[in-house]
Amino acid sequence: MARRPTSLDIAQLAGVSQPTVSRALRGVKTVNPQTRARIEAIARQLNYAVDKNASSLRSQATHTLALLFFEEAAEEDGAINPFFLSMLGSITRASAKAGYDLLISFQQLSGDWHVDYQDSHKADGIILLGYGDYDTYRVRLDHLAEQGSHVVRWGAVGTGPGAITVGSDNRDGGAQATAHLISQGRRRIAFLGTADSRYPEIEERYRGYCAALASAGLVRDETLRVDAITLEDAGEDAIAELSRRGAGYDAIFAASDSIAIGAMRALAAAGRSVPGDVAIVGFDDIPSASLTSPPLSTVAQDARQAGEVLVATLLSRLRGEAVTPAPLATRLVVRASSGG
Amino acid sequence: MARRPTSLDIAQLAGVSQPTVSRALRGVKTVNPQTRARIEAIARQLNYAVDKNASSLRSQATHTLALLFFEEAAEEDGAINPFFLSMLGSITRASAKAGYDLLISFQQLSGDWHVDYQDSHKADGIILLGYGDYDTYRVRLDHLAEQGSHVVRWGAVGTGPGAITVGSDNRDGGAQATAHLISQGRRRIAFLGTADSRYPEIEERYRGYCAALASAGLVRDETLRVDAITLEDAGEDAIAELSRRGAGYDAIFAASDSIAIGAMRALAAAGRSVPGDVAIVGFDDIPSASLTSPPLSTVAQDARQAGEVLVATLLSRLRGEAVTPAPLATRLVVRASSGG
DNA sequence: AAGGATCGGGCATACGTATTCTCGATTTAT
DNA sequence: ATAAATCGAGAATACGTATGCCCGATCCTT
Repeated sequence: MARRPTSLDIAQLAGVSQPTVSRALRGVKTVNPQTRARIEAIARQLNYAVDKNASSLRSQATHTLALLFFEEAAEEDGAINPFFLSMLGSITRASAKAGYDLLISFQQLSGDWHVDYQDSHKADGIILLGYGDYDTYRVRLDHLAEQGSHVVRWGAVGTGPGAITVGSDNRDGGAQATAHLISQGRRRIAFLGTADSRYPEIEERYRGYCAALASAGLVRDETLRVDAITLEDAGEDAIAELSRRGAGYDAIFAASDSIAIGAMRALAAAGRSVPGDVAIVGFDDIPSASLTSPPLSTVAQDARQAGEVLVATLLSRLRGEAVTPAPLATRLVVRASSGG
Repeated sequence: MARRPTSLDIAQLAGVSQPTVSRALRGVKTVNPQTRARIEAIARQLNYAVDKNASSLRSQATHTLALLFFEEAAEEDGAINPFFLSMLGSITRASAKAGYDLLISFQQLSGDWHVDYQDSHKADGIILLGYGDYDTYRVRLDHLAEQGSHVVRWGAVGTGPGAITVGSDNRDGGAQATAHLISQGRRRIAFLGTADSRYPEIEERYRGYCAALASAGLVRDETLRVDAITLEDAGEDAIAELSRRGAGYDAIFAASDSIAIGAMRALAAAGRSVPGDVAIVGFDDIPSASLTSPPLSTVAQDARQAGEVLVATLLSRLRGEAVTPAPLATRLVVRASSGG
């Protein structure tokens, strides 16, 4: 038998018709148990595997999900955001557990990913991962959500079409981090991130920061807020910007661990001690966070749970259920960088 | 137009037959340029996308590669090996650039991945990533290689079926690391890894270590070789084992950065300074390596190039070419952990 | 001017499975 | 014992594209 066996081959060997083989192997209950057993035995013996393409073509369902990482056009070689990377494992496993294959790709925000994956029947649903300029694709997302399209993204819950967004409780996380720094006796807490509405999750963390300051009776100082976006370099730049402004500060809440790591590097270079002169807390709890010196305190997002919820939400939508997942809880992880 | 448009719809609008649409869109040269232009215009306007399943079914080629991470059965939740993760980006991009989709999955060594992906026509070729007990699947790999099967793996070049293996020059890397430690004046250099033939790449690094010792005229001490496999815990255990043996050492060459990081943690806990008391060099140059304190010297493997060569090699095999890629060069990255 | 190339494109069909319809053979109900 | 319900499975077909075969028309060549 040189050729790959087909369901027809099995049918002939079993003395039944091809449709019966198809029904038997898929567990349709109108098949006589004995017949099914015979067919299954032959299939196993022949190492038969259902042809994915034929099956998908006929049933119009691919049993495949697409995981798309969005990246700013620039970083050609770029390291993928470590936090998203840590979701990869759980997304992969959750998909597999549900019987779905996972297609993975990096995309430009401008690309035609929807046509590319959904319309070409490569995947039944799409998971979007990636910070980035939200405004540029908000319109399309809204549109997709309206059509009940099979898309789920990681982002800021509550902004835009909620039904398709899964995310952490960023505001609470920002509040926890800031409250912690305050409890350590810090009063001049800088925020390294952005309040730009194009990055809603960061904006939420900033809101949490403001809320914590307010409930501690502290006055917010706008000169302590510095724009910084996701990359380590941004953290270094932010420290430079702060000293350019001549703003005094005794703590930093960074909107991501990457920013925090960059900031720590710049602080070290400037001869300022952590946490002695400056206490610092990050966000994400990427693997590297525990390796810095001193180890970085941070607001942990549960990457495993995140991946599972993303997949579960998408599968619900595929079944036509209209679930709206709740924001995921964050957890403050206190290490040495925040003093204490 | 509620329905997704098909090539037949386009054919009718363009006043041609369906096969002509197929040929036009695929760039077959027997189509009149004007006809092609007309068809392409209509296709674009209708947002037409070729149905992947129908296309694959008919042509018996999926234009998809499968990337399989092998893991020891245990680590259910486990973090993926950071070095493999860093290959992910370049593999993804290289596939995309060649017009291939990428399917990703985690597998048990025992699984029936070959049937699952190749025989079911999910993918045209398979990339295998993962250290692990090589012996358990060597037989199957040999078999696949003989059949000219479309599989490429990352591993130790030169062991087993060479045609399907891409890897670094592990021996040279091991020699570089060891020679560097010797040049720093160290004489009692421990090797944390394994010389077990089931892990050929580690074995090669050990061979390089031995070679460097020999050419420096140093006597190898078997009590300085400790088994340790890939995980940080293994690094900690290895340090404990060394002190249990009462073996004196002033340097460590660890077979991976993860092991090295674990070892550094254990050394710190034991109050031994790095690099003062013990110089240490790792292998891989994972992102965390530059963040440890002191920063970890290591033998860098070029993850980007690795991914590109893997994909290129696999595509060559798909075209029926019998290429045998050369081992990839490694590069010693000297940081603070090795003294100097 | 006629015969052979060349070009462009239509016809028919294959890829392998899933689904709808139908029907004979049993079994159950009356 | 006969009509009605149930069960198991076959026949036919659809899914949307790609490809082998073939043919009409235009173009050279001599």
